[in-house]
Amino acid sequence: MDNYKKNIAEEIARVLDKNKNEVEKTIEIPPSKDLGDYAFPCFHIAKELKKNPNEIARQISEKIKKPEFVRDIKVVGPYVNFFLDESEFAKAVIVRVLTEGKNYGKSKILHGKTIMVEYSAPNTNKPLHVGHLRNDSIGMAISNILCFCGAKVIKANLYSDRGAHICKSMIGYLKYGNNKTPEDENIKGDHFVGKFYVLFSKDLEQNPELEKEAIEMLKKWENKDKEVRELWEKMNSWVIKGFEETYKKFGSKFDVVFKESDFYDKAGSLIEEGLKKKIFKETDVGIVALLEQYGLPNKVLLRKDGTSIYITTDLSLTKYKFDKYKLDEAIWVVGSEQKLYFQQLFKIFELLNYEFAKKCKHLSYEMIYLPEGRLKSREGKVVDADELIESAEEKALEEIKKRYQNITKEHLERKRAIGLAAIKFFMLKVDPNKPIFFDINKAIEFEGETGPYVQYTYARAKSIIRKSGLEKELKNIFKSADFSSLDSIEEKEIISLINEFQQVVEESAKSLAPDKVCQYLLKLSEKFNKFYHSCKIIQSDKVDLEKLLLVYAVSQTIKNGLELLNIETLEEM
RNA sequence: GGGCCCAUAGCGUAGUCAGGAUAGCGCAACUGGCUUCUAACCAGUAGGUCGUGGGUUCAAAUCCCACUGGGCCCGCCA
Repeated sequence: MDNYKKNIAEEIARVLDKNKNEVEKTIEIPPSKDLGDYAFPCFHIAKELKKNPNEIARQISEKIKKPEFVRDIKVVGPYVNFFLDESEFAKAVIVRVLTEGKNYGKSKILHGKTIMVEYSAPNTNKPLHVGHLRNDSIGMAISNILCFCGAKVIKANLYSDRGAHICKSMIGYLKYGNNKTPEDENIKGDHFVGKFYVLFSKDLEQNPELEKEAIEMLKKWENKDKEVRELWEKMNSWVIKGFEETYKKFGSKFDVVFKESDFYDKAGSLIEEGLKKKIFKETDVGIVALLEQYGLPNKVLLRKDGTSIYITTDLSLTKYKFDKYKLDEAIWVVGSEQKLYFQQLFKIFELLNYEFAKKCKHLSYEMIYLPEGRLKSREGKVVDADELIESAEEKALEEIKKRYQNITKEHLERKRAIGLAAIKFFMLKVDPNKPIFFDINKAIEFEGETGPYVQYTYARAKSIIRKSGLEKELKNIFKSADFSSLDSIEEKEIISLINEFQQVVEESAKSLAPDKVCQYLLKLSEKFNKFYHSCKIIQSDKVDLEKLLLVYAVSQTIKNGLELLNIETLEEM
């Protein structure tokens, strides 16, 4: 897209008799628009020629032939700054948004690739908590972003629905449940089951022997004991129903849902293969992958008694994923505390000589901490997902009530969209490598660098377009527009930013970093709001058509960006 | 003992991979702006040894080394 830069580089390269690609790499975008649209720093050349960089900049500016689209070239100290012909540039950018609409910003860098993104991955013994919301926000956003870049994305979930932890909630239920159902107590199934997990854990503190009881039950489960299986089916279905409700509310979507119970016992051939190749070894603790010579700790794959652990499932499931879906890449969105685990998993596949080992990626993100420390489901020390969503919506409703007297059905729909936007944007705007110290007031803030702020910016833009009465005629207006009137610094900056959108999306896809899209949207919103205040688009009954087109381009870009983050836009707020 | 991640104003955060022009921004504080296209906004004031110490460079928040502080992980939890 950025042909301007290329052409400028070519011209500089000609003057200096240099390689144009090298020149292109050194061209920068100045910190401020009034310095120009592109800048060529002369430090490198100065060093080579052992001359003063300011002098070189001056010489370049004298010798250079001004490309057609460049309005002006100015020397500022050691920089040669280029000013684009803004009217041509504005026209090119706006026409692109106008014709591409909801596809504006789409890229083809991942065209033809099939990528699976596994995220959320809850345990079916307790409700979802705030950590899952960070996970889901990242998982959904990165899926959308990869898809926008041309990939075929398969969103996958994995229910960890068997194992010692599941048995613990079952034992808790047997002891304290009195055969009741979630309906009896009128609470969501996941919350209902979670209570028994906490009760069991409390008992466990008093009596560590209970750990063995859980393993005993796990053995029965693996031996398909009828009673244990029936209870398990029943409790799992309660929990999963609860999950599905929360996912629906939050907007987490999955194309395929895997269950650990379908895969835990299917790693047999892989394990035999490893034993044969002497990569695995039977020891007194179970079957162990020997990884020490590769700088990783050894990893137990199967307990001595033959029962499975978490990695047993991932061994068979990963192979299954690549076989069945012919993936070009598999991404796991999982907390950073499991980094080593994934290194081990991927290493095992590499040692087993599976070509797909190279195509596995762990998208790691840091944890969410409470002021008093880590989230601990066992102790009930969590921020519950449903409760957080509820609080966010409540706060949104309060804000709406401040602005409207009569609350309509539409307002109730709006509070949902605003509340969710706050949570999702909060989860996505920071670098995934940074831990979040949870403070509910920060998580559901609507002012400043927040989701609702971006939504509000969009609503403002749409309001102008609505009131102009020209929404349907934008494409005709365009033909007679004179873009040289968009000549303020604010306007030029906005146009530049809109032009950068696709590049931001691509970078975000390449580095699996949705926070880049958030930062971009904040910047665009900030510039737009400044512009909004500094000038009027509709004055009495006269509409500034060029500005209106710019407003449209902003609104469409924000909409496309928010959609990537799985955040709804509102026409009115 | 080993490995990974983080450190930027009272708090939070961008910029670090690809070193350059006054280190952007938000919250909180203070001042000002709604009979106007929506004030969930905007303008302004104040607040910074970019964890510490070295090194590389014409130039370091950014690259390299050492250290300090915090978090996470290190064979039968997930």
